[in-house]
Amino acid sequence: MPELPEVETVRLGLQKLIVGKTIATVTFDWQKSFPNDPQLVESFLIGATIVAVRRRAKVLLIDLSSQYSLVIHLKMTGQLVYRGKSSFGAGHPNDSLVGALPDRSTRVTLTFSDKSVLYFNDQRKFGWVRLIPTLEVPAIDFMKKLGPEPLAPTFTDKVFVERLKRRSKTTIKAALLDQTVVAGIGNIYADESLFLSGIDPASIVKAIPNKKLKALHTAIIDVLQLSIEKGGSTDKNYVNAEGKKGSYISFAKVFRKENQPCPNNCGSLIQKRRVAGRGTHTCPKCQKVYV
DNA sequence: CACTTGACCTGTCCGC
DNA sequence: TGCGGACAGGTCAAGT
Repeated sequence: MPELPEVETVRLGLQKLIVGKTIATVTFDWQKSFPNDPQLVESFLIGATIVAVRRRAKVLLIDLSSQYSLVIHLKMTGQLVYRGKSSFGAGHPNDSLVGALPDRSTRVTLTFSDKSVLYFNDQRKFGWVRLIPTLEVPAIDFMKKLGPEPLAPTFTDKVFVERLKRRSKTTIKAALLDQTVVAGIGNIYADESLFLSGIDPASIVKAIPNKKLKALHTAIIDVLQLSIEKGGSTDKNYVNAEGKKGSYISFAKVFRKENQPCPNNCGSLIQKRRVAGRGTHTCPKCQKVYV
């Protein structure tokens, strides 16, 4: 999916576009994309006004005046695209990925009282939109287990190292992808931050020197912040709330750079291999393996 | 408990 | 051109 920077970019867009709007109708064509009790939908979604758009890890939270929230996970291919009543069709051909909506990937459609529309598109149907009382959201199982927000000031290198202890025997790549260690990192930013800190993804956590873990901590924050500034990464499907691509991918050092020269000009080529069951990109020369 | 693998889905790309 | 298999940014459940 969209990882933390992509979800944050969608959040920023939606905050500008939909806060204050009142929901008029909702339709869906795939039950698992919208697994909600119709009674609750009628009582607490229809007629409710959007009061805030928040994010926790890779999860979007749309708070409603009914004291309920729409909790949304985009997983691999989810998109939330807003269309005002005057916007239609594709935007600029260079930065837009979605054309006329709804299309065959549209799973959920929310219509506002001013006739503007929010589409939840999701090619692979892994994502979902759930209606939950706002106060109960932090108590949902997966929310409770989440690790710290990497961009919060409280996420110090000390906290990072402490959190990593729960996955000391696995690879650092698997540990970074584990949302209970740190929330919001996915495959792209795991590879990027490990390259920046010079650690091979197959390194075993407990064998990595403290100094390198501190470098990794810094790299994670830097890379996530830069990506948010660039509007996230568009590899295949990701678009922001206006249906436009992010540009971070063109700043990526190793992700999807197989067989291209290492950006450090060390002379070797970026390699692609499998670590922790995921496609993984590294420079064999600049990243050290600790085992 | 820690860790790994398969499943959930659709679409695209690559090799035969 | 057609077809099978691998793979894709994420997370669970089930297995060892």
